[in-house]
Amino acid sequence: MSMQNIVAVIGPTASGKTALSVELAKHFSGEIISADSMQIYKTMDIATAKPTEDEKQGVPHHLMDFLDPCEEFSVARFCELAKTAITDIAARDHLPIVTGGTGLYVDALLGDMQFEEAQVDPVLRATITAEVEERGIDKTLDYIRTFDPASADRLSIGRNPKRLIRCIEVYLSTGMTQTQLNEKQTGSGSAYHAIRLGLTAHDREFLYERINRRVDLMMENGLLEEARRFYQLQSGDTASAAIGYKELLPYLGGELDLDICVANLKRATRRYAKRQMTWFKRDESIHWFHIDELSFDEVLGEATAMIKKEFHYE
RNA sequence: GGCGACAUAGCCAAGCGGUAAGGCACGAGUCUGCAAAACUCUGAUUCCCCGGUUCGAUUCCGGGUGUCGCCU
Repeated sequence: MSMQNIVAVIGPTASGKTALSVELAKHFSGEIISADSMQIYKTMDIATAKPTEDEKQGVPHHLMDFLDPCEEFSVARFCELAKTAITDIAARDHLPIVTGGTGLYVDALLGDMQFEEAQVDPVLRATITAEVEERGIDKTLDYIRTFDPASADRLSIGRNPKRLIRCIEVYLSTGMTQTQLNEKQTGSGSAYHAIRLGLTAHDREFLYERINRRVDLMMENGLLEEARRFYQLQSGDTASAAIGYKELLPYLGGELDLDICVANLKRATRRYAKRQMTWFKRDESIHWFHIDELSFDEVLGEATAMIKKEFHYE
């Protein structure tokens, strides 16, 4: 049997992924699967730039707006749910369109990374975290070296505490080293025939201006109220990482002026966009469209033609 | 007009006679179960300009220019 066709629309925040994917969905009777680590959460609407019902234009959206902010989420969970959604969409004879800015999610799904083993155990993770904090990076690296020298070498470059913790966690919970596990998990290539459409701008300032404007718009649309509500609920670690609330918190607490908080929020968003671009840059299979050089209709036209050709649609 | 203070990287800023700390921003990058997260790397042949003292000046002296404050 042939591989499942999939379109992926990726790129930094505020590049217009939502609008493009909705139009493509209308054209190819597609359904959208959001690959966004924050739009999964209910009530986090304005901050995550979640599309409104109007903007969705009746196109089904999956993996969006379904989880309570107090619940944790992860790449593994995403892949599991996304694969199911793809199967369902294909059964309806519709085209799955994966849209989102969370690079790890997109790559894990399309690259078919396997996540069956090495479940996260919160208690174990907490214990290891405490230990790493106490021992410090160097001693932790020495410890890792005793069972997985290859990982110790790899991790000694970035010295990223989270990675060290995960490396120990994998070993303690599975008995396998992360090196062994990664070899095993590296997907068999891919189960999908995917075409990757990327949106970005040649001129970075162009994108940054869009981001600044969008943040202003979010403020006009009630982001402050949403932030206030967010902090009245209890939310999990995953949801708390969202850009949009934590930057406004100092104002809500009376510690900073609002305009300073808004400026910080814009900066945080611009940095996020930059990190996204860094992530996607290394993927040479992405077909890029520059939104500062093409109109929306031109992008849509080219993307449509590309999909027809690639998937041999009439 | 008088008096005083200050002039160091895009911004904040230390040094005050021995060959330019640090922070922020920007930029570059890493990424296999919190990824909108976490983490790594990177900048001054030169300290406002001109002259002087000195083996040696960002540091001391004189002059200029600019900014700020106070006074009239």
